[in-house]
Amino acid sequence: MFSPGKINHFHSQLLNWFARQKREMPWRKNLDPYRILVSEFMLQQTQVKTVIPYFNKWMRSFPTVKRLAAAKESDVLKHWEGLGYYSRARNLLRSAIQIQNDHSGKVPDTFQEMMRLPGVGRYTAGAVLSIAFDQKVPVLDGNVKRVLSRLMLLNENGSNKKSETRLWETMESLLPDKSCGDFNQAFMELGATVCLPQNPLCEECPLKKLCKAKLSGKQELYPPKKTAAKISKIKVSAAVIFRKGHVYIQKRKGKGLMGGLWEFPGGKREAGETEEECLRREIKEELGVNIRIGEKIVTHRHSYTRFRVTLDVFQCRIHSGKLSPTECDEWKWVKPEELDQFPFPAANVKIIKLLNKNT
DNA sequence: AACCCGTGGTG
DNA sequence: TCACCAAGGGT
Repeated sequence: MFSPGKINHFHSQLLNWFARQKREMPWRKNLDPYRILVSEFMLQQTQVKTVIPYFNKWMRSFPTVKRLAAAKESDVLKHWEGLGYYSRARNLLRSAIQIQNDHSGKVPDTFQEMMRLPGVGRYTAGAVLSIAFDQKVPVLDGNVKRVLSRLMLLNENGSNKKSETRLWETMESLLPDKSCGDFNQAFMELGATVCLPQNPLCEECPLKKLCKAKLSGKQELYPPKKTAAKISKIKVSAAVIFRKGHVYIQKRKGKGLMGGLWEFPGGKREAGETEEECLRREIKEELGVNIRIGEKIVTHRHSYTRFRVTLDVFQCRIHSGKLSPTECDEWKWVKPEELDQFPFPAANVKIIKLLNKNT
C-alpha cells in the first residue's frame, strides 16, 4: 500500500482533482438519502449519461419514499422502461415499502439495515452510507476495480473471490477519515472519465506519479480481461394481432427476463421453420388460436446481455379458435394509441413507435 | 461459483 | 459486424 506520507498525498491529489473536475449530476444537488438511493439503483451497471433523464422523471413522479411506496408496480416499471435490468425497479419499489413500514420512511443509516433492503448489496450500501451519511465505508464497482488494479498492480488472476476480497480490503484501507463520500465518488469518477478501459488518459491523471501501472507502462494490461461469454444469436417472430381497432398485448410473469413488462406475443424460430410457420406455431401454443398473417411490419435487431435477436414483426388477425393465453400473467386488447401507457421492453417500444407513426 | 438479468455507446 | 463494458445484485 502507501506509506503514511504517501497516503496523505494520495488523498489530497484525488480529492482536489474531484473538487475541480466533478461532473454535474442531478443527484448531486443535495444529499437527500432517498435521492442517493434511487440514483445508486439506477446506476447499477448503467452509465451516468443514460441515467440522468430517468432520474429526473422519477423524482418528479416519486419525490419521496412515501410516494414511491404507494405507487403501482406498473407505474414504476413504466418509469424504468428502456433502462434495463428491470428487477432493479421491482426491488427499489419493495425497498421503499420496507423503508416506509420498518423505518418510518427514513432510509436506514446502518450497514446491516441497508443490506436487508432488496436490491441493495455491498456496493450500494457503501455508496449510500458514505455519500448520504458521510460514513467511512468503502465501495467497489467496475471503475474502482480498474483504477485500483492499475494503481497497485492488483487482481492479476482475474476476478475470483480471493482477489475480490483483496480489492474490498484495499479500498477500506485507503479511506480517508473525512469526506469518504467524495473520496468514493472521486475514485469512480476517475475511472469513468480518465482511467478508461481502453486508451486511459494517464497524462491527465492526478495519480500518475503514484500509479504502478503507469510507472511500469502496463496500464493496458490491467485489469486482466475475463474470457468473454459466448453470445448466441436467435431469430424471433412476433405478432401484432388486430381486432376491431384494438391490438393484443400480454404481461410477462413477475420474475425472470423482463418480468412484469408487457409484450407482443411470439417466440423463437426453430431450425427449418419460416418466419410465418414459427409465428403460427407460437401463437397456437401461447394463445390457443390460429392466425391469419398479413404483411410484415418491420424487422428489428436487438441485443441482450447473452444473445442477439433478429425480430420479425407481422400484422395478424385471429382466424379460428378460442383465445386462451397460458404463458402470461394478464392480457388485454388495447387501442394502438393507448400502448404507451404500458411498460414494454425496448425491442417492443420500437414496434409501438412505428405503429403509432403509421396510424 | 457460475449464471442470469437490458441497453446503448464505443472503437 | 463485433467485442467490450458500464456507480451490481440475486440465486
